[in-house]
Amino acid sequence: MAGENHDLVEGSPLVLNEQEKELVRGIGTTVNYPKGQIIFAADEVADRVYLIEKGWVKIYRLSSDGREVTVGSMRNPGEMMGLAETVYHGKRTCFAGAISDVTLVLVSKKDFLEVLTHEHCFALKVAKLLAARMREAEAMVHELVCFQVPGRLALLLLKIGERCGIPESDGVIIELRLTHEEIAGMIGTTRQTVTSLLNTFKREKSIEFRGREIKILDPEKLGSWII
Amino acid sequence: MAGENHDLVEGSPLVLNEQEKELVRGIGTTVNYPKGQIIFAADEVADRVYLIEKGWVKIYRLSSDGREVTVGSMRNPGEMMGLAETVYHGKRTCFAGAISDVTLVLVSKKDFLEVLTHEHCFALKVAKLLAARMREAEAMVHELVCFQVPGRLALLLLKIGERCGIPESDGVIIELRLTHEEIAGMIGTTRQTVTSLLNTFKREKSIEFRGREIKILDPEKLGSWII
DNA sequence: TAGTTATTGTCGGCTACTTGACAAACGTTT
DNA sequence: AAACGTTTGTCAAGTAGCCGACAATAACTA
Repeated sequence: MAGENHDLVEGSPLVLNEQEKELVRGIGTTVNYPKGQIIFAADEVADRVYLIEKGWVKIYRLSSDGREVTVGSMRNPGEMMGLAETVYHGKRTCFAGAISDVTLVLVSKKDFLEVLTHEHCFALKVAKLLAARMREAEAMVHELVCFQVPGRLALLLLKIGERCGIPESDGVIIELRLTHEEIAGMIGTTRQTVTSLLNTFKREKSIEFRGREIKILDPEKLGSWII
Repeated sequence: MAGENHDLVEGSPLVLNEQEKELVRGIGTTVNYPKGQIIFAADEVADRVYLIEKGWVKIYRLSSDGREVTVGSMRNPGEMMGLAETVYHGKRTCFAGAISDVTLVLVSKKDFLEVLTHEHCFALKVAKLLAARMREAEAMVHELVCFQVPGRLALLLLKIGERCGIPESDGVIIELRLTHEEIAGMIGTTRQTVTSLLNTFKREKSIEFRGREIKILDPEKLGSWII
Protein backbone atom coordinates (compact mmCIF):
# COMPACT_ATOMS: atom_id res chain seq x y z
CA MET A 1 0.00 0.00 0.00
CA ALA A 2 2.48 2.64 1.08
CA GLY A 3 4.98 1.41 -1.49
CA GLU A 4 3.02 2.80 -4.44
CA ASN A 5 3.62 6.51 -4.11
CA HIS A 6 6.53 6.31 -1.76
CA ASP A 7 8.94 8.12 -4.05
CA LEU A 8 6.35 10.74 -4.86
CA VAL A 9 5.95 11.83 -1.29
CA GLU A 10 9.59 11.48 -0.29
CA GLY A 11 10.76 14.78 1.10
CA SER A 12 7.24 16.10 1.25
CA PRO A 13 6.94 18.13 4.42
CA LEU A 14 3.61 16.67 5.34
CA VAL A 15 4.51 13.00 5.70
CA LEU A 16 6.80 11.40 8.25
CA ASN A 17 9.84 9.40 7.17
CA GLU A 18 10.27 5.77 8.27
CA GLN A 19 12.34 6.74 11.27
CA GLU A 20 9.78 9.23 12.51
CA LYS A 21 6.97 6.77 11.93
CA GLU A 22 8.80 4.18 14.02
CA LEU A 23 9.15 6.73 16.79
CA VAL A 24 5.41 7.31 16.77
CA ARG A 25 4.57 3.62 16.54
CA GLY A 26 6.77 3.02 19.56
CA ILE A 27 4.56 5.14 21.80
CA GLY A 28 1.21 4.48 20.13
CA THR A 29 -1.49 1.90 19.54
CA THR A 30 -2.71 0.78 16.15
CA VAL A 31 -6.45 1.02 15.47
CA ASN A 32 -8.74 0.44 12.49
CA TYR A 33 -11.77 2.45 11.46
CA PRO A 34 -14.19 1.50 8.71
CA LYS A 35 -15.08 3.93 5.92
CA GLY A 36 -17.57 6.54 7.07
CA GLN A 37 -16.58 6.38 10.73
CA ILE A 38 -16.06 9.59 12.66
CA ILE A 39 -12.59 9.55 14.25
CA PHE A 40 -12.98 12.62 16.37
CA ALA A 41 -15.64 15.29 16.67
CA ALA A 42 -15.77 19.00 17.45
CA ASP A 43 -15.83 19.94 21.14
CA GLU A 44 -14.26 16.68 22.22
CA VAL A 45 -11.19 16.95 24.41
CA ALA A 46 -8.11 16.85 22.20
CA ASP A 47 -6.08 14.35 24.20
CA ARG A 48 -4.47 12.41 21.38
CA VAL A 49 -2.78 12.73 18.02
CA TYR A 50 -2.92 10.30 15.11
CA LEU A 51 -0.57 8.93 12.49
CA ILE A 52 -2.36 7.69 9.38
CA GLU A 53 -0.92 4.34 8.33
CA LYS A 54 -3.45 3.48 5.68
CA GLY A 55 -6.42 5.20 4.08
CA TRP A 56 -7.66 8.77 3.81
CA VAL A 57 -9.30 11.12 6.27
CA LYS A 58 -11.23 14.34 5.79
CA ILE A 59 -11.10 17.21 8.24
CA TYR A 60 -14.33 19.18 8.28
CA ARG A 61 -16.61 21.49 10.20
CA LEU A 62 -20.37 21.56 10.17
CA SER A 63 -22.22 24.57 8.87
CA SER A 64 -25.35 25.77 10.66
CA ASP A 65 -27.51 23.90 8.15
CA GLY A 66 -25.61 20.68 8.71
CA ARG A 67 -23.41 20.56 5.61
CA GLU A 68 -19.87 19.28 5.95
CA VAL A 69 -17.29 21.90 5.05
CA THR A 70 -13.86 20.43 4.50
CA VAL A 71 -11.56 23.05 6.00
CA GLY A 72 -8.32 21.11 5.99
CA SER A 73 -7.60 19.17 2.87
CA MET A 74 -7.72 15.38 2.84
CA ARG A 75 -5.09 13.75 5.00
CA ASN A 76 -3.00 11.02 3.38
CA PRO A 77 -1.16 7.94 4.64
CA GLY A 78 2.04 8.93 6.41
CA GLU A 79 0.59 12.20 7.67
CA MET A 80 -0.28 13.05 11.22
CA MET A 81 -3.54 14.65 12.26
CA GLY A 82 -5.10 16.17 15.32
CA LEU A 83 -1.83 17.98 15.95
CA ALA A 84 -2.89 21.58 16.17
CA GLU A 85 -5.57 21.23 18.79
CA THR A 86 -3.58 18.75 20.82
CA VAL A 87 -0.46 20.87 20.86
CA TYR A 88 -2.22 23.93 22.05
CA HIS A 89 -5.89 23.98 22.82
CA GLY A 90 -8.10 21.75 24.87
CA LYS A 91 -10.89 21.00 22.44
CA ARG A 92 -11.29 19.85 18.87
CA THR A 93 -12.60 22.54 16.56
CA CYS A 94 -13.48 20.18 13.75
CA PHE A 95 -14.41 16.64 12.79
CA ALA A 96 -12.24 13.92 11.32
CA GLY A 97 -14.01 11.31 9.22
CA ALA A 98 -12.67 8.21 7.48
CA ILE A 99 -13.09 8.58 3.71
CA SER A 100 -11.93 5.01 3.20
CA ASP A 101 -11.13 2.19 5.61
CA VAL A 102 -8.24 3.53 7.66
CA THR A 103 -5.52 2.28 9.96
CA LEU A 104 -4.25 4.76 12.51
CA VAL A 105 -1.61 4.90 15.20
CA LEU A 106 -3.03 6.63 18.21
CA VAL A 107 -0.77 8.51 20.63
CA SER A 108 -1.81 10.10 23.88
CA LYS A 109 -1.19 13.81 24.30
CA LYS A 110 1.00 13.14 27.31
CA ASP A 111 3.32 10.72 25.50
CA PHE A 112 3.38 12.90 22.43
CA LEU A 113 4.42 16.04 24.29
CA GLU A 114 7.07 14.07 26.12
CA VAL A 115 8.66 12.90 22.87
CA LEU A 116 8.34 16.41 21.57
CA THR A 117 10.39 17.89 24.40
CA HIS A 118 13.04 15.17 24.30
CA GLU A 119 13.57 14.76 20.58
CA HIS A 120 14.64 18.10 19.13
CA CYS A 121 14.44 16.89 15.55
CA PHE A 122 10.93 15.62 15.97
CA ALA A 123 9.78 18.87 17.53
CA LEU A 124 11.13 20.74 14.54
CA LYS A 125 9.39 18.29 12.24
CA VAL A 126 6.10 18.95 13.99
CA ALA A 127 6.63 22.68 13.60
CA LYS A 128 7.30 22.12 9.90
CA LEU A 129 4.19 20.01 9.61
CA LEU A 130 2.05 22.70 11.16
CA ALA A 131 3.71 25.32 8.99
CA ALA A 132 2.96 23.36 5.84
CA ARG A 133 -0.64 22.86 6.92
CA MET A 134 -1.02 26.53 7.57
CA ARG A 135 0.22 27.41 4.12
CA GLU A 136 -2.13 24.85 2.66
CA ALA A 137 -5.08 26.43 4.45
CA GLU A 138 -3.97 29.87 3.27
CA ALA A 139 -3.77 28.57 -0.27
CA MET A 140 -7.33 27.32 0.11
CA VAL A 141 -8.47 30.79 1.16
CA HIS A 142 -6.77 32.21 -1.90
CA GLU A 143 -8.44 29.70 -4.18
CA LEU A 144 -11.87 30.29 -2.70
CA VAL A 145 -11.53 34.02 -3.24
CA CYS A 146 -9.87 34.03 -6.65
CA PHE A 147 -11.12 31.00 -8.58
CA GLN A 148 -14.66 30.25 -9.44
CA VAL A 149 -16.28 26.90 -8.97
CA PRO A 150 -15.13 25.14 -12.18
CA GLY A 151 -11.55 26.14 -11.46
CA ARG A 152 -11.74 24.96 -7.87
CA LEU A 153 -13.15 21.61 -8.94
CA ALA A 154 -10.52 21.12 -11.64
CA LEU A 155 -7.79 22.00 -9.18
CA LEU A 156 -9.16 19.59 -6.59
CA LEU A 157 -9.20 16.73 -9.07
CA LEU A 158 -5.63 17.46 -10.14
CA LYS A 159 -4.47 17.68 -6.53
CA ILE A 160 -6.17 14.43 -5.54
CA GLY A 161 -4.79 12.80 -8.66
CA GLU A 162 -1.27 13.75 -7.66
CA ARG A 163 -1.68 12.74 -4.05
CA CYS A 164 -3.46 9.46 -4.29
CA GLY A 165 -4.13 8.73 -7.94
CA ILE A 166 -2.89 5.57 -9.59
CA PRO A 167 -1.23 6.13 -12.98
CA GLU A 168 -2.52 3.96 -15.83
CA SER A 169 -1.67 3.85 -19.50
CA ASP A 170 -4.06 6.62 -20.55
CA GLY A 171 -4.50 8.61 -17.36
CA VAL A 172 -4.59 8.71 -13.59
CA ILE A 173 -7.39 6.92 -11.78
CA ILE A 174 -8.74 8.17 -8.47
CA GLU A 175 -9.92 5.13 -6.57
CA LEU A 176 -11.30 7.17 -3.70
CA ARG A 177 -15.03 6.95 -4.17
CA LEU A 178 -16.02 10.45 -3.12
CA THR A 179 -19.64 11.46 -3.47
CA HIS A 180 -20.49 14.69 -5.22
CA GLU A 181 -21.72 15.94 -1.88
CA GLU A 182 -18.29 15.33 -0.33
CA ILE A 183 -16.57 17.04 -3.24
CA ALA A 184 -18.92 19.99 -2.90
CA GLY A 185 -17.91 20.34 0.75
CA MET A 186 -14.26 20.41 -0.25
CA ILE A 187 -14.55 23.30 -2.70
CA GLY A 188 -17.38 25.30 -1.17
CA THR A 189 -20.21 24.72 -3.60
CA THR A 190 -23.37 22.63 -3.94
CA ARG A 191 -23.89 19.01 -4.90
CA GLN A 192 -25.78 19.89 -8.08
CA THR A 193 -23.05 22.16 -9.35
CA VAL A 194 -20.47 19.42 -8.85
CA THR A 195 -22.60 16.91 -10.72
CA SER A 196 -23.10 19.18 -13.67
CA LEU A 197 -19.48 20.31 -13.84
CA LEU A 198 -18.13 16.77 -13.67
CA ASN A 199 -20.33 15.96 -16.64
CA THR A 200 -19.01 18.98 -18.46
CA PHE A 201 -15.48 17.73 -17.84
CA LYS A 202 -16.52 14.28 -19.01
CA ARG A 203 -18.12 15.61 -22.18
CA GLU A 204 -14.91 17.42 -23.12
CA LYS A 205 -12.99 14.21 -22.32
CA SER A 206 -10.83 15.71 -19.57
CA ILE A 207 -12.04 12.96 -17.28
CA GLU A 208 -14.08 9.78 -17.49
CA PHE A 209 -16.13 7.81 -14.99
CA ARG A 210 -15.29 4.21 -14.07
CA GLY A 211 -18.26 3.26 -12.01
CA ARG A 212 -18.01 5.80 -9.19
CA GLU A 213 -14.32 6.33 -9.68
CA ILE A 214 -12.91 9.21 -11.67
CA LYS A 215 -10.09 8.95 -14.18
CA ILE A 216 -8.16 12.00 -15.25
CA LEU A 217 -7.50 11.76 -18.98
CA ASP A 218 -6.29 15.24 -19.85
CA PRO A 219 -4.73 17.20 -16.98
CA GLU A 220 -3.83 19.99 -19.40
CA LYS A 221 -7.39 20.60 -20.48
CA LEU A 222 -8.57 20.27 -16.90
CA GLY A 223 -5.98 22.79 -15.80
CA SER A 224 -7.25 25.31 -18.31
CA TRP A 225 -10.42 25.64 -16.22
CA ILE A 226 -8.42 27.12 -13.38
CA ILE A 227 -9.47 30.77 -13.47
CA MET B 1 -24.93 32.19 15.59
CA ALA B 2 -25.43 35.76 16.69
CA GLY B 3 -24.76 35.21 20.35
CA GLU B 4 -21.76 32.95 20.17
CA ASN B 5 -18.59 34.96 19.87
CA HIS B 6 -16.50 31.90 20.67
CA ASP B 7 -14.02 32.13 17.82
CA LEU B 8 -13.72 35.88 17.84
CA VAL B 9 -10.96 35.96 20.41
CA GLU B 10 -8.60 33.58 18.68
CA GLY B 11 -5.98 36.31 18.73
CA SER B 12 -4.96 36.19 22.36
CA PRO B 13 -2.90 32.97 22.38
CA LEU B 14 -1.01 34.23 19.37
CA VAL B 15 1.01 36.84 21.19
CA LEU B 16 4.28 36.28 23.01
CA ASN B 17 4.63 37.02 26.70
CA GLU B 18 7.23 39.50 27.98
CA GLN B 19 9.80 36.81 28.62
CA GLU B 20 9.51 35.40 25.13
CA LYS B 21 9.64 38.85 23.62
CA GLU B 22 12.87 39.56 25.51
CA LEU B 23 14.32 36.35 24.15
CA VAL B 24 13.56 37.46 20.61
CA ARG B 25 14.78 41.00 21.17
CA GLY B 26 18.05 39.56 22.46
CA ILE B 27 18.85 37.99 19.13
CA GLY B 28 17.20 40.52 16.82
CA THR B 29 17.40 44.03 15.48
CA THR B 30 14.66 46.63 15.77
CA VAL B 31 13.44 48.25 12.55
CA ASN B 32 10.72 50.70 11.57
CA TYR B 33 8.52 50.66 8.49
CA PRO B 34 6.12 53.42 7.46
CA LYS B 35 2.48 52.68 6.67
CA GLY B 36 2.07 51.16 3.24
CA GLN B 37 5.56 49.67 3.09
CA ILE B 38 6.00 46.09 1.89
CA ILE B 39 7.91 44.12 4.53
CA PHE B 40 8.45 40.99 2.52
CA ALA B 41 7.24 39.79 -0.85
CA ALA B 42 6.36 36.46 -2.44
CA ASP B 43 9.27 34.48 -3.90
CA GLU B 44 11.83 36.18 -1.70
CA VAL B 45 14.09 33.93 0.31
CA ALA B 46 12.56 33.41 3.74
CA ASP B 47 15.67 33.98 5.81
CA ARG B 48 14.17 35.87 8.72
CA VAL B 49 11.27 35.99 11.13
CA TYR B 50 9.68 39.06 12.68
CA LEU B 51 8.22 40.09 15.99
CA ILE B 52 5.71 42.93 15.74
CA GLU B 53 6.40 45.47 18.46
CA LYS B 54 4.04 48.17 17.28
CA GLY B 55 1.46 48.52 14.52
CA TRP B 56 -0.45 46.14 12.27
CA VAL B 57 0.55 44.05 9.31
CA LYS B 58 -1.52 42.32 6.64
CA ILE B 59 -0.50 39.04 5.05
CA TYR B 60 -1.75 38.76 1.49
CA ARG B 61 -1.31 37.17 -1.90
CA LEU B 62 -1.86 38.73 -5.27
CA SER B 63 -4.56 37.40 -7.56
CA SER B 64 -3.91 37.19 -11.29
CA ASP B 65 -5.67 40.50 -11.82
CA GLY B 66 -3.55 42.19 -9.20
CA ARG B 67 -5.97 42.37 -6.29
CA GLU B 68 -4.64 41.83 -2.80
CA VAL B 69 -6.19 38.80 -1.11
CA THR B 70 -5.57 38.75 2.63
CA VAL B 71 -5.02 35.06 3.34
CA GLY B 72 -3.76 35.32 6.88
CA SER B 73 -5.64 37.70 9.08
CA MET B 74 -4.11 40.93 10.30
CA ARG B 75 -1.13 40.47 12.55
CA ASN B 76 -1.14 42.39 15.82
CA PRO B 77 1.53 43.79 18.14
CA GLY B 78 3.14 40.99 20.13
CA GLU B 79 2.69 38.43 17.37
CA MET B 80 5.40 36.92 15.26
CA MET B 81 5.21 36.62 11.50
CA GLY B 82 7.08 34.96 8.67
CA LEU B 83 7.35 31.84 10.84
CA ALA B 84 5.87 29.19 8.59
CA GLU B 85 8.00 29.76 5.53
CA THR B 86 11.13 30.34 7.54
CA VAL B 87 10.73 27.21 9.62
CA TYR B 88 10.28 25.01 6.64
CA HIS B 89 10.47 26.29 3.12
CA GLY B 90 12.93 28.43 1.23
CA LYS B 91 10.65 31.05 -0.23
CA ARG B 92 7.87 33.37 0.85
CA THR B 93 4.49 32.44 -0.54
CA CYS B 94 2.85 35.71 0.31
CA PHE B 95 3.35 39.41 0.94
CA ALA B 96 3.49 41.26 4.24
CA GLY B 97 2.45 44.91 4.16
CA ALA B 98 2.39 47.52 6.90
CA ILE B 99 -1.19 48.65 7.52
CA SER B 100 0.02 51.32 9.92
CA ASP B 101 3.47 52.54 10.87
CA VAL B 102 5.13 49.50 12.41
CA THR B 103 8.10 48.63 14.58
CA LEU B 104 9.50 45.14 14.11
CA VAL B 105 12.22 43.01 15.63
CA LEU B 106 13.98 41.16 12.89
CA VAL B 107 15.67 37.82 13.58
CA SER B 108 17.78 35.82 11.14
CA LYS B 109 16.67 32.31 10.32
CA LYS B 110 19.95 30.94 11.63
CA ASP B 111 19.66 32.59 15.03
CA PHE B 112 16.01 31.74 15.27
CA LEU B 113 16.49 28.04 14.60
CA GLU B 114 19.32 27.98 17.10
CA VAL B 115 17.13 29.33 19.86
CA LEU B 116 14.42 26.95 18.78
CA THR B 117 16.61 23.89 19.29
CA HIS B 118 18.03 25.09 22.60
CA GLU B 119 14.95 26.44 24.30
CA HIS B 120 12.36 23.68 24.58
CA CYS B 121 9.67 25.97 25.83
CA PHE B 122 10.11 28.39 23.01
CA ALA B 123 9.96 25.62 20.43
CA LEU B 124 6.68 24.49 21.91
CA LYS B 125 5.42 28.05 21.85
CA VAL B 126 6.26 28.33 18.17
CA ALA B 127 4.40 25.08 17.51
CA LYS B 128 1.41 26.49 19.39
CA LEU B 129 1.63 29.69 17.42
CA LEU B 130 1.61 27.82 14.13
CA ALA B 131 -1.22 25.62 15.36
CA ALA B 132 -3.33 28.64 16.28
CA ARG B 133 -2.63 30.23 12.91
CA MET B 134 -3.67 27.09 11.15
CA ARG B 135 -6.96 27.02 12.97
CA GLU B 136 -7.47 30.65 12.14
CA ALA B 137 -6.94 29.95 8.45
CA GLU B 138 -9.31 27.00 8.66
CA ALA B 139 -11.89 29.21 10.32
CA MET B 140 -11.49 31.65 7.44
CA VAL B 141 -12.20 28.84 4.95
CA HIS B 142 -15.29 27.95 6.91
CA GLU B 143 -16.50 31.54 6.93
CA LEU B 144 -15.90 32.02 3.22
CA VAL B 145 -17.90 28.91 2.44
CA CYS B 146 -20.74 29.34 4.92
CA PHE B 147 -21.35 33.05 5.38
CA GLN B 148 -22.28 35.48 2.71
CA VAL B 149 -20.69 38.85 2.27
CA PRO B 150 -22.68 40.88 4.84
CA GLY B 151 -21.93 38.25 7.48
CA ARG B 152 -18.26 38.14 6.64
CA LEU B 153 -18.00 41.91 6.84
CA ALA B 154 -19.85 42.07 10.14
CA LEU B 155 -17.64 39.35 11.56
CA LEU B 156 -14.50 41.11 10.38
CA LEU B 157 -15.54 44.36 12.05
CA LEU B 158 -16.30 42.56 15.30
CA LYS B 159 -12.98 40.70 15.19
CA ILE B 160 -10.99 43.84 14.49
CA GLY B 161 -12.91 45.66 17.17
CA GLU B 162 -11.95 43.04 19.73
CA ARG B 163 -8.35 42.83 18.64
CA CYS B 164 -7.41 46.44 18.23
CA GLY B 165 -10.47 48.54 18.92
CA ILE B 166 -10.46 51.23 21.59
CA PRO B 167 -13.51 51.15 23.91
CA GLU B 168 -15.32 54.44 24.35
CA SER B 169 -18.46 55.37 26.23
CA ASP B 170 -20.90 54.40 23.50
CA GLY B 171 -18.92 51.90 21.47
CA VAL B 172 -15.58 50.63 20.23
CA ILE B 173 -13.60 52.73 17.80
CA ILE B 174 -11.33 51.18 15.18
CA GLU B 175 -8.51 53.60 14.62
CA LEU B 176 -6.99 51.54 11.85
CA ARG B 177 -7.80 53.47 8.72
CA LEU B 178 -8.46 50.61 6.33
CA THR B 179 -9.69 51.46 2.86
CA HIS B 180 -12.76 49.68 1.54
CA GLU B 181 -10.47 48.05 -0.97
CA GLU B 182 -8.36 46.55 1.83
CA ILE B 183 -11.44 45.35 3.65
CA ALA B 184 -12.71 43.76 0.43
CA GLY B 185 -9.45 41.83 0.13
CA MET B 186 -9.88 40.53 3.66
CA ILE B 187 -13.33 39.04 3.14
CA GLY B 188 -13.19 38.09 -0.52
CA THR B 189 -15.50 40.59 -2.12
CA THR B 190 -15.37 43.83 -4.11
CA ARG B 191 -14.75 47.40 -3.07
CA GLN B 192 -18.24 48.56 -4.10
CA THR B 193 -19.96 45.88 -2.06
CA VAL B 194 -18.00 46.89 1.03
CA THR B 195 -18.91 50.56 0.54
CA SER B 196 -22.58 49.83 0.20
CA LEU B 197 -22.72 47.37 3.09
CA LEU B 198 -20.89 49.70 5.44
CA ASN B 199 -23.49 52.31 4.63
CA THR B 200 -26.23 49.79 5.32
CA PHE B 201 -24.66 49.11 8.73
CA LYS B 202 -24.39 52.84 9.32
CA ARG B 203 -28.02 53.46 8.36
CA GLU B 204 -29.18 50.86 10.88
CA LYS B 205 -26.86 52.47 13.46
CA SER B 206 -24.73 49.37 14.05
CA ILE B 207 -21.68 51.46 13.24
CA GLU B 208 -20.82 55.07 12.56
CA PHE B 209 -18.02 56.79 10.68
CA ARG B 210 -15.57 59.15 12.41
CA GLY B 211 -13.72 60.56 9.47
CA ARG B 212 -12.26 57.42 7.97
CA GLU B 213 -12.41 55.53 11.21
CA ILE B 214 -15.21 53.15 12.07
CA LYS B 215 -16.96 52.98 15.43
CA ILE B 216 -18.94 49.93 16.42
CA LEU B 217 -22.09 51.08 18.20
CA ASP B 218 -24.17 47.91 18.35
CA PRO B 219 -22.21 44.64 18.23
CA GLU B 220 -25.43 42.68 18.79
CA LYS B 221 -27.12 44.08 15.74
CA LEU B 222 -23.95 43.68 13.73
CA GLY B 223 -23.67 40.08 14.85
CA SER B 224 -27.15 39.33 13.62
CA TRP B 225 -25.83 39.70 10.06
CA ILE B 226 -23.67 36.65 10.60
CA ILE B 227 -25.62 33.79 9.06
C1' DT C 1 -35.60 -11.35 -5.04
C1' DA C 2 -37.88 -7.06 -4.08
C1' DG C 3 -37.89 -2.96 -1.29
C1' DT C 4 -35.47 0.80 0.52
C1' DT C 5 -32.09 4.28 0.75
C1' DA C 6 -28.24 6.85 -1.18
C1' DT C 7 -26.45 8.99 -5.08
C1' DT C 8 -26.62 11.15 -9.53
C1' DG C 9 -28.81 13.87 -13.46
C1' DT C 10 -31.31 17.87 -15.00
C1' DC C 11 -33.84 22.07 -15.17
C1' DG C 12 -36.08 26.78 -14.42
C1' DG C 13 -36.39 30.49 -11.40
C1' DC C 14 -34.07 33.36 -8.39
C1' DT C 15 -30.70 36.44 -6.06
C1' DA C 16 -26.50 37.88 -4.16
C1' DC C 17 -22.83 39.69 -6.05
C1' DT C 18 -19.85 41.37 -9.67
C1' DT C 19 -18.69 44.60 -13.29
C1' DG C 20 -18.16 48.90 -15.26
C1' DA C 21 -18.92 53.59 -15.20
C1' DC C 22 -19.09 58.03 -13.37
C1' DA C 23 -19.43 61.74 -9.90
C1' DA C 24 -18.46 63.53 -5.47
C1' DA C 25 -15.48 64.01 -1.54
C1' DC C 26 -11.19 63.85 0.54
C1' DG C 27 -5.94 64.36 1.01
C1' DT C 28 -1.52 65.67 -0.85
C1' DT C 29 1.69 67.90 -3.51
C1' DT C 30 3.15 71.92 -6.15
C1' DA D 1 -4.22 78.50 -3.94
C1' DA D 2 -4.90 75.07 -7.70
C1' DA D 3 -4.18 70.48 -9.42
C1' DC D 4 -3.71 65.99 -8.80
C1' DG D 5 -4.43 61.18 -7.19
C1' DT D 6 -6.99 58.48 -3.99
C1' DT D 7 -10.99 57.04 -1.80
C1' DT D 8 -15.92 56.81 -1.42
C1' DG D 9 -20.89 56.80 -3.08
C1' DT D 10 -24.28 55.08 -6.25
C1' DC D 11 -26.60 52.84 -9.86
C1' DA D 12 -27.98 49.77 -13.89
C1' DA D 13 -26.96 45.64 -16.21
C1' DG D 14 -25.23 41.08 -16.32
C1' DT D 15 -24.29 36.45 -14.42
C1' DA D 16 -22.50 32.65 -11.68
C1' DG D 17 -24.10 29.62 -9.02
C1' DC D 18 -27.77 28.55 -5.41
C1' DC D 19 -32.22 26.51 -4.39
C1' DG D 20 -35.97 23.41 -4.79
C1' DA D 21 -38.02 19.85 -7.06
C1' DC D 22 -38.26 15.61 -9.28
C1' DA D 23 -36.81 11.55 -11.99
C1' DA D 24 -33.42 8.04 -12.88
C1' DT D 25 -30.02 5.21 -11.42
C1' DA D 26 -27.00 2.69 -8.27
C1' DA D 27 -26.11 0.53 -3.85
C1' DC D 28 -27.54 -1.70 0.15
C1' DT D 29 -30.68 -4.71 3.08
C1' DA D 30 -33.76 -8.13 4.35
